[in-house]
Amino acid sequence: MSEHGPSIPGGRRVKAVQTTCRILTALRDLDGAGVTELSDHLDLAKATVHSHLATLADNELVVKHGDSYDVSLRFVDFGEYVKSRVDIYEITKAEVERLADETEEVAQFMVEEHGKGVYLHKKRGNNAIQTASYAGNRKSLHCTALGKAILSQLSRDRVDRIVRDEGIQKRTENTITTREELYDELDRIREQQVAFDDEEILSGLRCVAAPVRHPTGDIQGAISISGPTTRFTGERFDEELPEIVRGAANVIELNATQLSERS
Amino acid sequence: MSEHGPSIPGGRRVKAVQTTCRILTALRDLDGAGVTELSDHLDLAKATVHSHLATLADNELVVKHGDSYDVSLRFVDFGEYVKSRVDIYEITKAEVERLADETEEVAQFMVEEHGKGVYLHKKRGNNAIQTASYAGNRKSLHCTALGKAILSQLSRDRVDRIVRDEGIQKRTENTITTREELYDELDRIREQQVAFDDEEILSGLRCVAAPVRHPTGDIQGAISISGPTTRFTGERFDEELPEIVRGAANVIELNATQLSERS
DNA sequence: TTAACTGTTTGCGAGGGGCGAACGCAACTG
DNA sequence: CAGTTGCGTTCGCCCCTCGCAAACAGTTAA
Repeated sequence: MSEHGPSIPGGRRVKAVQTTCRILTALRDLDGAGVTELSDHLDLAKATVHSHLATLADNELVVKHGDSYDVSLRFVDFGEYVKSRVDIYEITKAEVERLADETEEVAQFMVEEHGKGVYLHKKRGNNAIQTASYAGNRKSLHCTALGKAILSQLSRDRVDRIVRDEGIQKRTENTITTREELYDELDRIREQQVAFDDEEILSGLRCVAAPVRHPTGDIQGAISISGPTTRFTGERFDEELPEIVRGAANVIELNATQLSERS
Repeated sequence: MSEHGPSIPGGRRVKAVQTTCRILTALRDLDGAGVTELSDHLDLAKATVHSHLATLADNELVVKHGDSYDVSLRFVDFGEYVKSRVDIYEITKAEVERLADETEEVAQFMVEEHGKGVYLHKKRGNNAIQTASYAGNRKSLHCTALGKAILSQLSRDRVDRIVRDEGIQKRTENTITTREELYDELDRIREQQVAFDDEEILSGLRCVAAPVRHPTGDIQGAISISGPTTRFTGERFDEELPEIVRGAANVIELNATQLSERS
């Protein structure tokens, strides 16, 4: 688990829980590990690691295969629950799939959490390229079209805090790396309701995204289409695709309005 | 090698971790909750709950929305990782999708963990019924075709321990509820390499499953097709579908063999 | 205003978390 | 085949810290 600024300002923490979280991430990083390996890796006593693993195994968050411990499939269970808790989950899923089928490119939906962008859906169309992203994957907000679309709908204070906590790391030659550039870009996105990613996270990859707002005006997430620079050019890149993602965003917003009126 | 016990017999546990796990499950059961609500629900001091939540939020396993706390999308991230760690993940996914498309019914793939069956894939064909299961969902092994297919490939000791730990709960009129019945059924499955579920978990639902073994002989999981009793009758239920699932299981086993030879 | 809710912070005592060391067991190894 | 080395697991113990109760700080309701 990352060690950025605390989401809850002051207060007390539970050290043992912190330790358990470290063990879980290590277990993931090492792709499964034994007690000694973990104890070395995390600089903890073997006995400590062992008692934590035993507790986690009791709670079925960890599985023991012989002498090796692994993160368990219970996380899949929790993951599916968390996804389903997002009220616009089904609608966004349907729209992402529709977009992928229609454009034959990669369509995705992202939400914000803890100052990062989290992919919720991904669907590859028939002609789509391979990308590394997957559901649950986290990316900095400043270097993707989806992330910038989300940032464009947040308050200036909120954006400032995120930039301060997460930084603006350079990914390619085109990545936005200064606050001024970012703020200008966000202003433009807010006006046009479309964000672009012109090889800002990966060379050869372009992307078009539109913010999805809640009936209240709050940002819900963003929907996008990604593809190779070779196919994302001219009028298609400047007008067609923006129109398509804006349309999809609109569909989701309308459905969300109906959802909130029903309750 | 694949001799994993549900829990580690003796040893020490970390109470604070136990508490955190209780909080996480409560957060899920309550679909998000505040400090006081959790403290009442779990019979813990408010301060205790608060410090745990703060720690979990630092580690991004929990999100704070106003005064309410929720399980975070980080679980999706972990869930996807865990799924991808299953080496036959892609092959089984492809086969499940193929089966669903071909039969137009519900196709699923299940693995065993902690003495329970865990769904890994689910695909609904064009004509498929709605079922409550989802990826990560856990079910008792004795009352599903998938579960029985898996049990049929485990040692008698292992089955005994699972039955002892998990019980044989009655779900419908047809559920197997005695050890003798279960053992006889498992013998039959082992011989025919096909398991049936004739309304044993849900009235009106039938299911056909085949075990998927590892090159070494160990059980990897099971693949199935489910549908309504109305469509699962006669020769289709007795011969066609068994042939289809056995074929799919075979495809996976062959691919797994190639995988293990490559490394 | 008061009251009744929240979530958050604090003081403090008892209990347990974490360390080091020992133990039991396999797998090598000379 | 004793000896070594690695592993996971257990044990004893001291000090830390978890968790409780109570006070505190806002917010909403009456």
